[in-house]
Amino acid sequence: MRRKLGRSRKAVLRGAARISGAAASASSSMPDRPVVTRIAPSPTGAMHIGTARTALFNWLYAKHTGGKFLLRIEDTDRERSTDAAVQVIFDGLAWLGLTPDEEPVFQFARAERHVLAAQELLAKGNAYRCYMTVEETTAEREIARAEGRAIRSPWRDAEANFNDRPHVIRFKSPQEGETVIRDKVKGDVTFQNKDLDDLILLRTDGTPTYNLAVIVDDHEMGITHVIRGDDHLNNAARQTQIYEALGWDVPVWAHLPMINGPDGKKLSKRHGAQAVSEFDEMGYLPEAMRNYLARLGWGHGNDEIFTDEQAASWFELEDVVGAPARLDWDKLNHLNNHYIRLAEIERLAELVTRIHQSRDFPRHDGDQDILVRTIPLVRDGAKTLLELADATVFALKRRPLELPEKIKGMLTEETRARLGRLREALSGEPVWEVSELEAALRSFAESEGVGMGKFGPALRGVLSGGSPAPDLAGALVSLGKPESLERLDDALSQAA
RNA sequence: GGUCCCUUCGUCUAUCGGUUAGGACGCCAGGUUUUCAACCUGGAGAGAGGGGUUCGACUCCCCUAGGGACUACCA
Repeated sequence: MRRKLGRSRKAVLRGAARISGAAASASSSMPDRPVVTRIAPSPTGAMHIGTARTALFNWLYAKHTGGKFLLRIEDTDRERSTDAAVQVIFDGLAWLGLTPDEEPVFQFARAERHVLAAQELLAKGNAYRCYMTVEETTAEREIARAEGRAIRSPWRDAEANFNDRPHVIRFKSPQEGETVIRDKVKGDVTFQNKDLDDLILLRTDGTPTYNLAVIVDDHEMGITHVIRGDDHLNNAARQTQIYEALGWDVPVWAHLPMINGPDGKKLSKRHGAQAVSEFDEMGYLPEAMRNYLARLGWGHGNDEIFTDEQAASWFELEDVVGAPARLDWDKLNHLNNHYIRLAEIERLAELVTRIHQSRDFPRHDGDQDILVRTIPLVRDGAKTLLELADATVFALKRRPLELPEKIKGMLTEETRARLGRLREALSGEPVWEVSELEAALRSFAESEGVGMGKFGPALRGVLSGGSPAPDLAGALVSLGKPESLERLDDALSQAA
């Protein structure tokens, strides 16, 4: 049955939380105990940005409630799981600053536990051996689809046990009635039990499937709140039935909508980035990512920029938006620029140095000092660390600079003479700081009886060699007095 | 096909039945200016459509349309 949840959903959900009276707003069969959340990625490649946001929300909620945030690696797919991909997950979380509160759990290592649970279900009559071959299953699936119903196994009520014949173990799901999942984001979602098929718990080779493994692991890890992508919303119903068959408490559900590309389509490579490592490479700061991702699908009134502490103190699952969101590069850039302005200069200098190194930009002694002097003067315009790095290139260059034709063209006789007089004026400048130099440049222009436009562009070109540079006084400060005067001398001594 | 989810400015969102429907990013105009940004001021810009319920609906209910997920011996 289709049900539309308007924005009053929040009111409804909050009301429920109030009634239950639990501080952590638990309102399910979970007994009151400290909140434990988790992120459970499968190590099969890059770490998707959607996974990062799911991790963020889990982390925020754990912080909000004073609970724990755990990590479980879902590596039961032996074909696709790799150690490298596990490392990618560790690195991604570390970069984002979302540190799990305990050592990671590896799902594959727990296969025995999963099998035990399946056997328990079998013993209780809540599961059965199904001897359908893959071909038979495929055929049944086609028929079921054509008839618009869930697939059924003829072995469901056969109670057969031919131990020597290959078979899977399927869950014997209830056929009557309905299963409702009380979701913190989506509201109550009702499924008719007849629409739910008997999912496979143990494969023919005896290994557990995902749907069994998550339940057992979440239960044994003490997970109280399952906060994950809404691509699992349908699974939640069948998982709920298994929890109940096992006699375990059903966790609080919160199914998060997806993050799409700017065009509303599934995020893919052509949108610019998918993996968290790519955002790192493109020069985004982790704190900017956290703020941006938090704001994507969650809101707290009109607050746009906030600290992790604020986000954690405000974060309620009820405030998560139910609709999918689109990635907006402009807004991300804006936030990144904001956090670049807030960052420690030394940290930015290090990050910029790393970028220069990765681009094989020649390195020299004293670069660190130059960066520390330059970054404060150019950071305001930088949307990414890559742009910040670009903005420091002019200061890091070594003399004599090679001047582009365009700049050489500016050096007319008149301008050269004027720059010569400027050089003398500057050399007598006792205080080499922005405000003093601005005043000096202004009074020089006045003494020349011209506007800054008459020599500003040429001066900039001579100082920067054609690379982007900050305002003139800033450029002079970045370079320092000796270097500034020498670059001027270089240019003026070149043949006209 | 079946089940389920989603739908407020271009985008992210606020609005717990009564608001001139608010903010942010972006956009446009103006200002500042030695470049590019940044910055300042102002502006345009939204309840998918149709029915109900109600004194009153963006908000509750139903239908339609359009997006999406799931429908694996993947996770």
